[in-house]
Amino acid sequence: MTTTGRRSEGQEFPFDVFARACPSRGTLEHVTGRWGALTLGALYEGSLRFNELRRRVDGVSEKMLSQTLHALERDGLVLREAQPTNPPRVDYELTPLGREVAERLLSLIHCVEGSMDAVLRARERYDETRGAR
Amino acid sequence: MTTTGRRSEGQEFPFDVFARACPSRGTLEHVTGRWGALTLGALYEGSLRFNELRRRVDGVSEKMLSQTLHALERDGLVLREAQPTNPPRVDYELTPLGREVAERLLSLIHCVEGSMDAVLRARERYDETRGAR
DNA sequence: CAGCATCCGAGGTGATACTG
DNA sequence: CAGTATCACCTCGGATGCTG
Repeated sequence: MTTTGRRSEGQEFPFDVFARACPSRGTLEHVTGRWGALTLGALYEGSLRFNELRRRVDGVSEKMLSQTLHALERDGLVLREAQPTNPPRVDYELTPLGREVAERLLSLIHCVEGSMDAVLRARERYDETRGAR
Repeated sequence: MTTTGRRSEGQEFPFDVFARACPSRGTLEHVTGRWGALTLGALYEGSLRFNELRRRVDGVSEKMLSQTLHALERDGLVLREAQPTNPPRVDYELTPLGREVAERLLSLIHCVEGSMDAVLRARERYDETRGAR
């Protein structure tokens, strides 16, 4: 009865990220990308200016932050508010949609952070047994 | 009172993904990477063999799937079970830790899939106003 | 079926310099 | 401050061919 057969039960979405051509893949990549995830996570706690964000997301370059913010803004996840003052002041904040996404993202991030002890141990075990090869 | 000041309230982790050198960044990238996310999502519904996985994660190449699985296995998120039959049969399944991560990942994926209508509309608006430039 | 080795091109990424 | 522009690198990732 399911036309796609992608999930065990009910709950069908018109978009399927498992399908190669689905536009949701692109958005998922913006959201989960190296800098996208951290940017959304940082903005969850409140709006930030460009350079504040840059400091918070340790290691990001101007270029990549700019690029990341553009993609997220275009997807409707981040709102850009420029005040025509001098010096210029631009605030970035999450849209309601962005908050929903960021919430789930942070849940994932915290889960990973909280699991790192186990992950590190798993790596040691893995490298021990197979690393010698 | 917070030593790091990274979160508004309580709940401190020894690992901070916002710090450039934190090992959790690497794992987060394995998990959220283009193929990592889809692989974990696919395995959430049950163990799969290599080529089943390959079909499920539409568009992934052998090389990338293999590479992705190795990274996830090393991080202790995926379990690889090879049966010494002929032809060989290898099953991949999530570890308990992998399930926790995948659960959150799927929540995020579903959130994105369910938001795509809004995202697509946001893009149109964005391109309309700024695209002409 | 389940992979690994190799090659090769596109594009992601960072450093630097410059603008309003 | 808040970016854009340019360049050079170098990794990601696909295609191909081969093994057990």
